[in-house]
Amino acid sequence: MEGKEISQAVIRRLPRYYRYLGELMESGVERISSNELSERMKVTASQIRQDLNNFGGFGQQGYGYNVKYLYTEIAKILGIDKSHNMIVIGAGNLGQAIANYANFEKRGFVVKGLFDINPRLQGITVRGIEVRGMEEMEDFIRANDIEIVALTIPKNKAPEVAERVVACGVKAIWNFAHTDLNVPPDVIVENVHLSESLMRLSYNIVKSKK
Amino acid sequence: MEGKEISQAVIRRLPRYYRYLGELMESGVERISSNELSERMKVTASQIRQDLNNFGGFGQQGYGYNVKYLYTEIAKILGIDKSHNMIVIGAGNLGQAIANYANFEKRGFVVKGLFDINPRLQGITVRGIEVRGMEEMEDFIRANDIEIVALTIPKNKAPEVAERVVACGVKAIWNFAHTDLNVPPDVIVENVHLSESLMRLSYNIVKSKK
DNA sequence: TAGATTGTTAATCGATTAACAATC
DNA sequence: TAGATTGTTAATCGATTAACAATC
Repeated sequence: MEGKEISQAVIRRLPRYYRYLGELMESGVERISSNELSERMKVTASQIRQDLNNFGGFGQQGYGYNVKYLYTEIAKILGIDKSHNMIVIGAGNLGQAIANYANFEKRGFVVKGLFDINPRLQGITVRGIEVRGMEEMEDFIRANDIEIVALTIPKNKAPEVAERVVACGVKAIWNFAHTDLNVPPDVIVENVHLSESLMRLSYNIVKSKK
Repeated sequence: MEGKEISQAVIRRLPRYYRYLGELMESGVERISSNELSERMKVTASQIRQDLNNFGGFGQQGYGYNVKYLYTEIAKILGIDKSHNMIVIGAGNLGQAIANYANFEKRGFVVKGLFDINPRLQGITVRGIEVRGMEEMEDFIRANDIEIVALTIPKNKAPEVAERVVACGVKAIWNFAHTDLNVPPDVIVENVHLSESLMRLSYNIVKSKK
């Protein structure tokens, strides 16, 4: 099933390394030391080296890391060297925003379909993707090799829809509903709870005033 | 300035406690033990008690916690017992989605204004909020006692706009741009990096296939 | 070769869990 | 009072940082 377990703390940092390396590439930097990267990213050089060495030795003593090589390797680790088919359920503003992110497609996330229960939204087109009714969902998932389902629907509908997509064999849910989903252990849920994020911000505001 | 420092790990969990307590209240539960809550939330009872005791003793031996009381107290800790004025910069789908969340207003986050550089969006109305041009931003922030600025704009514009709002005295930024913002130490930035979230999902998909 | 910087082991720090005395 | 469950201290676990030998 897997090798040695990598902590989620490390995983959480990987996309950020990836982003910085991408920016370095764009500005034409060819190599970088853990020390210089640590200054830019405001983390310790030790942490960078430890994190990367979870996946293998990407650097070279006396030289540092080759930016382009490391960028490519992290992409592989993150699985973004391959494309992932996705649908978005809930075609409200948030659903449309996600379907819209050209960015995602650049990184290999391809939004194949958009679904909504609201008949008034059905038929409209977002980035060339037609909004479909919920009754078409199961067939569409099977026919289009859908790997990821983004849920941008109200929390009360989310558990039921999650169950439906899981029953269809989907193993990854990107959950924007303000609720936790109960799924079998082999199904991955990545939560984006915007209201929780805002509350953390609020906490830090109040704290700073004290 | 502040009392003993509370770790961000604890802060990250507080909104989730709050959500569960809200649901318990809705289903008419009056009291709950750390043990029962731990089963529902799938965390240890020890962690719940430790977390809460960072802020004071909210429970009672032999009884547990009063749901409504604890809910209210956590609201106070999170600073959501008071209202916070907010503007959203970037009136694209994501910006509109955030302005739309009736939810936020219920929790005391009041979207007072919506701004965009695109003249075609200026004048349209989202939830009764007119989209304004960027040149009006500074005056609006000062006139409306704005505490939080949500940035739903492309990453290349974000640093410049962040600087402008900070220069206006704003101390809290809810950043959706795919970049880190450099702000003075007294300014709080809460990042929502959707693409990073999606990459973590992708990593976990790839890992589970191994 | 000498200098630089990694990969990796060891030390430290912090967070989580366990245990239990206090007490409602 | 007896039972339940907290608040809190102590033990464990894991993550971060420091140090340095290996090596390019």
